[in-house]
Amino acid sequence: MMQESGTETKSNGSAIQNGSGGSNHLLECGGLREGRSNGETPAVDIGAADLAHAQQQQQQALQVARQLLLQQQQQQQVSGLKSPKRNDKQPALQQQQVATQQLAFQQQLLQMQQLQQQHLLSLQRQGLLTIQPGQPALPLQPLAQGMIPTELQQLWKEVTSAHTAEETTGNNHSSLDLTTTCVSSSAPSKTSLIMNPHASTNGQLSVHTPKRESLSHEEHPHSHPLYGHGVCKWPGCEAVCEDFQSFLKHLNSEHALDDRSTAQCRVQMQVVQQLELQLAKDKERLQAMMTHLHVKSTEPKAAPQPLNLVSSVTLSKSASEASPQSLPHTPTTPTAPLTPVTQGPSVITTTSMHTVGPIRRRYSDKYNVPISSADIAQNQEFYKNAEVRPPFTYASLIRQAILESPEKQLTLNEIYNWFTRMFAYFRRNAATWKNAVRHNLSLHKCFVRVENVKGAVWTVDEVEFQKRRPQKISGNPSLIKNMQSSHAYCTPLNAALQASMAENSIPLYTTASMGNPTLGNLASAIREELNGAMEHTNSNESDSSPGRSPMQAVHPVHVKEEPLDPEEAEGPLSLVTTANHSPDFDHDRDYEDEPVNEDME
DNA sequence: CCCGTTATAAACAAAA
DNA sequence: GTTTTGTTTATAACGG
Repeated sequence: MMQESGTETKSNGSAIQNGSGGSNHLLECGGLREGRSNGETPAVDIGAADLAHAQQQQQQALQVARQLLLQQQQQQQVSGLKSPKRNDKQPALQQQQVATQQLAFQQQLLQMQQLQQQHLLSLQRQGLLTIQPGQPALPLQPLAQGMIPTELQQLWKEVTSAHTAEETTGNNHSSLDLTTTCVSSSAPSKTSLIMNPHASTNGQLSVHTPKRESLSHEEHPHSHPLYGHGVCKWPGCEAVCEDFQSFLKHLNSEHALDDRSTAQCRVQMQVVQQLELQLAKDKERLQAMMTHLHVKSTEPKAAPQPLNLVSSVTLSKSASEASPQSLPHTPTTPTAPLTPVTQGPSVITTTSMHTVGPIRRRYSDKYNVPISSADIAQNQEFYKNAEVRPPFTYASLIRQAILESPEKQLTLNEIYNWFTRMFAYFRRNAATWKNAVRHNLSLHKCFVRVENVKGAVWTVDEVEFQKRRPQKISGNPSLIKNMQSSHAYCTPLNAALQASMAENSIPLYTTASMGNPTLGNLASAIREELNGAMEHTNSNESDSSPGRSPMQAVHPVHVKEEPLDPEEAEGPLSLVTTANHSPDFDHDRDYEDEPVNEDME
């Protein structure tokens, strides 16, 4: 059975599967968002208990992830050793051992998945996370996506004010509420904080309810996710707190609900999402390894699209973006050939977690951020391994492919190869994107076909290419807004990001499994995101102080090199978010019934 | 609301 | 006859 399903990649054509797995539905929550328009999510009401629970889960999820990574690493090593020879002849014993280990691993993965899902769910409920169903993924997207820009801020504001009122009443502290939610932990409160779940949900908050909040802390009196080893673990903080009490004090005073905390919280969400993405990737690898060991036998080829087969399908764009939640792939995605793939096993499903795939739809171009070729190159590593939909337009990618070639010219097939080589995302749904590539080549004047001895090659007319790009970024206002605020705290955030990674022991990735491009990419992605946003709104980069941390990479600032230069402004790429992505899905196809069109030209 | 850009789908035609 | 390569047309989603 494992045939991997890979075969079906090609199907794409029609909307076949639609519903596909139901799993996603949970999360997607029905389109949660989309957005802006109605920001109201279905407000579910969640109790504080839920929140606390969710938070705990999040933590657990992280821990589990950590463990998984470690194990995975070990496993990889193991399998790596054997794989070479594996072939048919391999001693059954070895295989069994491996299999056993993998099984255990799978179980863990499952567990983790569940945790993640729950976590996501809770976040969604809280309104902190928006999920978009189909999002494609971008490196950032995932990140961004998760955040809700304006709404979040507003909420906070509301919360704040509300809470003020409450304070009068007596207890609760708002500040923590959100924070907690975001970050995860529950707030300690002896004092009484409460978390109010609702606040987030819609715009209205209902503030608290004392009862439940206590759960978490009470249960774990001194264990606070934000406190450890006598130090405040708030991202970027590290303030020393002698005891838990002082820590609480510190938390309330230094990390109250304000723009900074909001921004940091956002970043933390991104971090979590990113980690989840990574985890998904590794899971995918594991799956491929397993497939290879068990089924294998196919040919060695796997090269280009090895992993995909298995999970790929599911993944589609979203991997990253979707990250955590995204899983939900939109139900819509009819197009995506999802196929049943995911068969049951958890492992596979894992991938599905994030994924989704709706192929179509733009991943939100909405937040387009100008990206230059340099940017593309920068995140190369990332896209090579992550099945994230690159935030670049086809035209930009095609151009990049051609320009990277020595002769500055490529045949169609070479362009295809470049796509698959450089982007994991394009290892699947070939029919779809290849068609898009051809379409772009023909459509845009900037691509010139040159007859050659042995066929034809495509070249780029830079002048033409630059001509068309008026569009510039345009970011989602809300996002931008948020970003702005984040921007101010950029530095600390970076540090936070790093710290977080380290803290979660993700170092694994960096060194071992992932090769670390991840961090860097993430950073740059964020940077770009910020940049784009900033650039758009106001160009005050002043604040962007040169950060300090190693993560500087994240810093916006220079990246934008010549804002004016059209080149850079590539277009829409949405690094960010994608948040939206509405559910549009497919109704498109229905039009067949009657051709009505005239609105367009 | 109109326009321009991009993404998808698809129908076709011409070459391989 | 099938596949690949190119062109085109139609839609839809967005953002300005």
